Amino acid sequence: MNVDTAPVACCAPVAGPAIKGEEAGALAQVFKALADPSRVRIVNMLANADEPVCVCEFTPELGLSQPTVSFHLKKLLDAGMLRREQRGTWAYYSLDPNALERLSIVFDVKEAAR
Amino acid sequence: MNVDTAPVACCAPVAGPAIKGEEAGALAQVFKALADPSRVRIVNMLANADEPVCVCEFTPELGLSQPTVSFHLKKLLDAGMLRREQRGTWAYYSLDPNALERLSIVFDVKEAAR
DNA sequence: CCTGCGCCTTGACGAACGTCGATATACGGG
DNA sequence: CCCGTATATCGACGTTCGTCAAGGCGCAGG
Repeated sequence: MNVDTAPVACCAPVAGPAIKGEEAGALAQVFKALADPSRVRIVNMLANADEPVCVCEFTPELGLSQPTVSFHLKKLLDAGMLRREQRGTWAYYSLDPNALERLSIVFDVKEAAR
Repeated sequence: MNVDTAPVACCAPVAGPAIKGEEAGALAQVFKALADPSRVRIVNMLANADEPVCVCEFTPELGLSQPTVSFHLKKLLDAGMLRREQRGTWAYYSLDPNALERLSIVFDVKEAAR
């Protein structure tokens, strides 16, 4: 665990202050919501649709059981990527328009722009 | 498993052709590479640095053992997010500039632009 | 040539994930 | 009021992931 052994020149400090302390965990959870083929397909289906999509549409398309689809939708909903809308008996899901913008802060240096 | 029971009006077919058959798996693997706080911090450190960073810089910053850091770097490297450069004894990593662009195709309707 | 250091790989273990079947809750129709 | 349907939740199983300790390869210095 003693890793600070750098007697010779190796690398200069990049930026230093390590601004992403605990924010990395919250951001990783958003990426974790997309780390599944079924959930990627859900997000892509919603990106191509200009109207909210109900659950009964995902089930045959993904080839999964209904509880599993609900599980994936909840994962994406808790991550803040989806919006849920109840129309009578059916539940309609749509994509959050700010989802992509929230993820791109990892690649750019805009962590102060939050 | 008989899920095609939709006698009443529920939802119209969204787009239909389901263009994301197996591409969703490859794309999910890229997101899976980012689904970890340590790897998010690695990518963010590389995004803020304008020069490649060597492994000995990540180890004290992340507070992880050196094998674990190598494990995370390999994950990001296999996903195509990082570039590796060997300078003598030390290994330097840098961020692939096309990484973000590759991920945004999920949210937009540009799957035909591949 | 031998020694020391940096990095990668392997093996192993606990934790979390994805999937399904069964069950619970809420809504609409007869 | 009762029943069928649509969705969400719970319990359980097998698989994958993150982490470290131990070992292997390659490069620089004496």
